[in-house]
Amino acid sequence: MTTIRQIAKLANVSVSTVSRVLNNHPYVNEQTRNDVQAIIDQLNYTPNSNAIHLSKGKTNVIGISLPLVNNQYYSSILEGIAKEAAKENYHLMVCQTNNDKKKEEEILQMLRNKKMDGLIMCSKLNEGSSLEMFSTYAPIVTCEANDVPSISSVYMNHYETFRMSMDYLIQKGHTKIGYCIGRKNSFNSTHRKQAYIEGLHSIGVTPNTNWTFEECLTIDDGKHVAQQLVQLDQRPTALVVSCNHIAASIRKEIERNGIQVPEQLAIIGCDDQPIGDLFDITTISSQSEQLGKHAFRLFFKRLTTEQQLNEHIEVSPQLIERTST
Amino acid sequence: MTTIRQIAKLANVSVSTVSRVLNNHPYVNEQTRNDVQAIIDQLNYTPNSNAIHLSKGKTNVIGISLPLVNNQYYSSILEGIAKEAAKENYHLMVCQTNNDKKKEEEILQMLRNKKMDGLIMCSKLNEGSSLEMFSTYAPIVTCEANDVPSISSVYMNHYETFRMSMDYLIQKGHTKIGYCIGRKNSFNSTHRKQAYIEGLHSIGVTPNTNWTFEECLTIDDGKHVAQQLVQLDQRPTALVVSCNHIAASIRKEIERNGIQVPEQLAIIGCDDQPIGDLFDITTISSQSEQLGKHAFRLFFKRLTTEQQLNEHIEVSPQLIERTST
DNA sequence: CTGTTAGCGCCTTCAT
DNA sequence: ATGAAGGCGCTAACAG
Repeated sequence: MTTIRQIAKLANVSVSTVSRVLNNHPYVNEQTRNDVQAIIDQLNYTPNSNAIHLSKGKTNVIGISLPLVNNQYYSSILEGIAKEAAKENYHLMVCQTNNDKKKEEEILQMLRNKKMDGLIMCSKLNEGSSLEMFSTYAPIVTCEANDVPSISSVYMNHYETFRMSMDYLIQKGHTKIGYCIGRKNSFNSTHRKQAYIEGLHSIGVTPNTNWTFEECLTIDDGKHVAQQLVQLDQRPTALVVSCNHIAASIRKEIERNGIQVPEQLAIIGCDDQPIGDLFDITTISSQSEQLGKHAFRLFFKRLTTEQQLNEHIEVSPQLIERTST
Repeated sequence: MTTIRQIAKLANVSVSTVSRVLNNHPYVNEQTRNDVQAIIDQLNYTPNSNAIHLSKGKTNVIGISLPLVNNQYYSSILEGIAKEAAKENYHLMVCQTNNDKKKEEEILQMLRNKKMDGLIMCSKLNEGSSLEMFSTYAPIVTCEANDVPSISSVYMNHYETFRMSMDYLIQKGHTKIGYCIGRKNSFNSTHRKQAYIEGLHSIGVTPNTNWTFEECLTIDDGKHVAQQLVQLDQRPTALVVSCNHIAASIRKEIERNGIQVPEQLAIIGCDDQPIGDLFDITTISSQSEQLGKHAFRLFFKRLTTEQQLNEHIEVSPQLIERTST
């Protein structure tokens, strides 16, 4: 590996001069600059990033933590981050947590290790106090609402999203409404459930626990929900579903059982997966790519601004009506 | 930031001793090891990764280049890589090329910069000679077949996959067969077209250019294909489609136009996107997650083995029959 | 078993 | 405009 030192020797200058031309610093004689550059080209020299990282205390790497990468929601966020990061010449270190809290903590540790200049958390498992502590090493941005004022966030208001769905269904005349969500006790699920309950409350209806489904993560889970619905004596007339792929799966299986959508069961999704389009699922889009874009901008601003101000950006949901309601 | 040197001073030992306990090296007195560890814990010390990287000439980072991250095929590969990488404590640097050759070359450069210990290319745009040159800096593995014997690869034989589809349709009695692929002149597309032509040739049929569609990448593209098919005087009776999301889109739009699947048009997909399941698309699964897993194993083996042997693994396609044929 | 020392490759202040 | 020299923080011979 050719080093800056060898270049210097061959060009009959000091390493600092070489470093200067490498970094386009001013105060270098035009002639020497050309000479040095010639040798650099001739030797096909490339700087060693690790040395630069160590010396500068900066890596131009942004970490991204997420449960799993093979998931439309998270890869949309990733896409948004990637687009913005490319503009600033930042590289992406993608880290899967598999929803394992310990694993997430390991990722947070990488902030202290200087493996990355900051971290965007697409979901989070550790408590706020812990994040706050790690954020003293490098900026953290969450793509979920967080209860730590000192950590920037960009988020969908999932209460709002679910509430919007509920109000939309209610306005369409539904009173027998069920829901279907993912992780039972996550931050978002809690808010969604609250929106569900308060939505029903607004028309004086008590929730029916036969119509609520939790831990629905996969297409198969959706299928099972549909099968359970089919067996019910008393079915809901509408279902609010957190994810479109689940909604699609439910629609498919329920129709296969001869139940009409939306006549006998209206289904509304709450995200922006393209599968919602193919299955004609009415949905409250959450524009996840936007989430990623904003998240990177927040990180970058934080990094380049003197002030340590934190921001919390709420992305607005958007109703997209299709034939499932 | 606390350094190894400070620890050494406080523990009244040399930096090497500290380094030894840090790295669990043998030949350290139990007592001193405990003493040093105590100080490490007390100061809540974490090593600086960049210093380690520089010193060792190794980063424990594997680069991954792909056109875009928000795509089922590529995120499945990514998932496979992630799973294997986690086992060996390797981190993922995910780099989007956006199908830009220059961008891909920048990523290859990172191999020289020592930003990563190797690169898995999920698709490739640069020619083999170029890859070969970069592979002298660090191991490269492609997730496509490549014509460079010195670079390991793991791949689906896309000729075989398409040929399998053709033979399946032919055996079902079809002779009027069309196809629908992505990038017109990519490595894979070339082989797919060849399989198509040779498949037809085997039953003495000449291809009809009205039935071939190229540059189909998005769901919208699939919709357009369906619309064009509807307008045709003479329609094919079967369609081989490279991707399930396109196949799904075609099925949806063509059925919306009153054309029966599979009676009037049989559709077969050629990958393993889950959307194929939801739309009941018969498909030749390519098991992309397996691709990623093997790719990482190949990289890792290459890195840890003395011999510089390269391997080429062909992953076998698998027919999954559903209702679209 | 432990310490000394010379790197790893580059950046950056301080002189000149 | 240029050079000398001291880091950045850690590893790994080599010498005891």
